[in-house]
Amino acid sequence: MTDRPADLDYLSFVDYAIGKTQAELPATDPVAMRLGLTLHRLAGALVYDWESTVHRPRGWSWGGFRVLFVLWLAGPLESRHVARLAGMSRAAVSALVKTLERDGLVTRTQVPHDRRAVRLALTGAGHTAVTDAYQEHNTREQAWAASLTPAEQTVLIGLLEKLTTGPAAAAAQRLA
Amino acid sequence: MTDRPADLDYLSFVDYAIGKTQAELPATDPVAMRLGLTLHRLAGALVYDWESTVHRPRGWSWGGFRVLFVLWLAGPLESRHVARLAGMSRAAVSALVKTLERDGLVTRTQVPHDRRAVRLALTGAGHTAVTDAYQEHNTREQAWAASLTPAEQTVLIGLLEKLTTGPAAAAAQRLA
DNA sequence: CCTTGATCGTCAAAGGATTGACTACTTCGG
DNA sequence: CCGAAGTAGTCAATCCTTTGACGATCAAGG
Repeated sequence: MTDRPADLDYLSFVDYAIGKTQAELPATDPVAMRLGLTLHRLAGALVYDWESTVHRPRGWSWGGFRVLFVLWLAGPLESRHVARLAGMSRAAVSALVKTLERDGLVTRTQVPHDRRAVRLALTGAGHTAVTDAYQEHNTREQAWAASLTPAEQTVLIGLLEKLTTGPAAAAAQRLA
Repeated sequence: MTDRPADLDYLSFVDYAIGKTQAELPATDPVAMRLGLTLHRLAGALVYDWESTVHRPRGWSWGGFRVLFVLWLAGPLESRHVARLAGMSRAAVSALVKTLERDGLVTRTQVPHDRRAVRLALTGAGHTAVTDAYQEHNTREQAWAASLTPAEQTVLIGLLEKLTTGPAAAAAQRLA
């Protein structure tokens, strides 16, 4: 409590917040609180970095890149599968693909046995563009990961996956 | 590569994606890739859970809660400090506070020695509401954290903070 | 004093994303 | 074969958030 609130930056705010919450709400779990705050903060920083250094300069939104990324790796797919794998709504895919198709990166074709469905696929230009973009994206990922030793990276991934596959994750009916 | 892409769920997609990327772009670091994908996915699930179970039912957006949360813990603050600590733009704070003030949760008063600045503070009702909301919010955080042992939780927090304070984070000029 | 530059909060414009409705189509049961 | 229920993609409405511009205000140097 030595800092005046106005002087806090985000990191010292976490410590300050946990201390104050403990005093006011003793029933809270300070470790879970720190976990939630830190995880959320870090993920926000990551996406901001990716988007501002890699994707915005190419004229893509973060969502647009995710559609291209899914199509790049999981091949031609129906729209609903892209939505599921990219973690967004079907409506969002529909809107994003409108732009990506206009820019010549994605094609929309009919599916043989279901006239409702639309098959989305990368064009040659789309494949080239997303390959190039992901290379730079992964360079940024490597820059972040370099703060940890290889052993630490492995441990971190294991713990994150444990959370992702745990009961709380299963209970949360999610989109993304 | 045994799965057909259409049958993938998000988790198996990560494995599939890493394998395919290795084949196509050998220069990528698969560990950094897995770290980025898993971290992003988990954070999205967390926020979605918080927002859908705790905050939306109270009529608050995720951003609105973050403003209340900062004011709750860091006391009365000028608008720009709220923006910095909550990780959003000054314009976003301005817009969110308009609603929060209308709902009687936040007050806006003048600052003595700077007629440009506005001091934001919780009302009694705001204090009660955010205290109640955070209690439930922390219950959700505890549910997630319960997938890990206490020792694992400590290790995870340490690794996340190491990433957050590392050079890559410092280089990324961020908002949130 | 006053001018130059920076800062504060707000507004307008733009883009993104969600939900819910709607049409078209498929599937399944009787 | 037919009708009911479910599913695919799209559209409209709404909300949130960012960027950039603006008027008002403060601070510092000459």
